[in-house]
Amino acid sequence: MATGRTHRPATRSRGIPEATVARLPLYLRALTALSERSVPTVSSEELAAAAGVNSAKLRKDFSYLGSYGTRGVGYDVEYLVYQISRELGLTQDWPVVIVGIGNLGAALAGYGGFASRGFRVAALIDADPAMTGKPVAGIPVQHSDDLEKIIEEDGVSIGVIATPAGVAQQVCDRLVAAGVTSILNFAPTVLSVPDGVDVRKVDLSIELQILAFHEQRKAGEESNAEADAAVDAETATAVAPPAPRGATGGSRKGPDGDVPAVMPA
Amino acid sequence: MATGRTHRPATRSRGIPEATVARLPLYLRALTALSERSVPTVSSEELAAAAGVNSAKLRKDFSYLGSYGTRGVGYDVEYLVYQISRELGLTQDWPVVIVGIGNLGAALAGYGGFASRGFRVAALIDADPAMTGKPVAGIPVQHSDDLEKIIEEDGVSIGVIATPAGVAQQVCDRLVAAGVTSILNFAPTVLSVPDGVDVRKVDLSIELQILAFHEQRKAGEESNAEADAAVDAETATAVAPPAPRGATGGSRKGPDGDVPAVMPA
DNA sequence: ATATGTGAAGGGTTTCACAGCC
DNA sequence: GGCTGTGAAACCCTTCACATAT
Repeated sequence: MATGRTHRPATRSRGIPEATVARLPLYLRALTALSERSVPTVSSEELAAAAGVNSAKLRKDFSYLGSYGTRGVGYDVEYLVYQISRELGLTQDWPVVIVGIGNLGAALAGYGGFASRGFRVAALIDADPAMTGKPVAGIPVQHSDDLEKIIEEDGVSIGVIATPAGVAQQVCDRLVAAGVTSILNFAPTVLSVPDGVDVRKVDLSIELQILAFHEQRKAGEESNAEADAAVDAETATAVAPPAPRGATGGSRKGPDGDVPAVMPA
Repeated sequence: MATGRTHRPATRSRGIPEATVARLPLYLRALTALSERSVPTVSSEELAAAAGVNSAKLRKDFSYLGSYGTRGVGYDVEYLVYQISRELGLTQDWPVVIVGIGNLGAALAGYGGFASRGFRVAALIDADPAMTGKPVAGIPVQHSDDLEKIIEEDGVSIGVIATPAGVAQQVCDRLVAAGVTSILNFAPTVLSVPDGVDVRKVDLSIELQILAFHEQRKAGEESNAEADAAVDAETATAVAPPAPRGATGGSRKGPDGDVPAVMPA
């Protein structure tokens, strides 16, 4: 609710489908593991198993990058590692700033996966003056007053927001104004950014809620096949079902079963 | 690499498309904010803007749940909050265990979004005896020896893995054996689980790599339209391009441009 | 003999555009 | 007049199955 405009223009970049891009890091990780074990070549079948996808999908994914395999043999591990790294832009290393050094920010700062593959934590930034100068994961925290200066001096184009939701948008605005064009957002807010800025969102509670949805379905099916509102009749805590505005009574409400019997005042 | 079998059977549950399920939490969050501001009704247009999606998509999503809107008026906020909560299974509250109480685990334990909406942190579990008994976010850490007991006693069906990658699979196996059927995995590993167990994965470095991909494309386009390998010619650090196995020379390698000039020994 | 690379088929998701209802 | 609910079109992604190359 600040800069306006929408987010994530579904870039489609050059030819490579977004779904494929999202899997390249998976392949890269599996390949790196093979590389460390000095495995020279790998088939689509083996690599797919290691990455947790099916082999046809993997081959199609690789076909967007070019013909990097050898028929009858498979893929050369080192060569593929290099090609995928290059495609993902990991042959250069990206300076990243992390804003908001609470537990989550500290976890991110210390996360090995950052430093190891193409990313370098250029700065940790926090608004709390008590944090300033304190080293976290070996890097001294800087005060958010200096945010713009840090970003410009280090040429940072990727920012990670790990602040409370309340300040995420304004942090985002400052990052963008200072030149950041990619943002990884851990705050549970929808960020609005200008066109040309990418936002990816990691939301812990959303993931859990999706799990809860499936979990509920499992629970419903194992006892009796159709028992939708049964669960909240049993544990009659939490949310009470409010009536719809003009509840005139006639219209279909809900796919099966109507509004539960318990009603608010 | 323990239990075998694949993961995530793409459940499709009952009628509601997976893509819709994944957005319900977004809508719920936006609706909750409106509810707190005592906004009585909202149009698909407004709500879509708040959730960061387009309005046609939102209406189609809601149509899978039933006809909960009023034509010419919009949606009743309270009523929708209830319906979506129920659909997601958040009218009951789910006990969750978090395994691995490092910085990330601690961040998760203290994350407000857990407690507030349908989830309750039933236990924090860590393998380090030095952690046992220490309160994190007000909850005493328990030792992983008691993992099975904790899960069975509290009837926990959702587990969060925030351990190092090396032990994630064995933690997963123990969780599943003890009765957990949904897992949120923060460790950078592909978990294998039996059918019927859902795994969702949150991977920080993957998200960053996807951003890097798009970032690289932006950088390439702003100066000259076609300059793919230009970036790593400039910063000639990191990965050197290995030659493909049987480099016989004739075949097409890569969509445009060939292997960069710099070669290893 | 074996495993890649890819048209074609199939399924899912998004968007359009408008009928239907308030 | 305004906004929802939804068939139909368009698009994207996955899977199949086999021609193709080593």
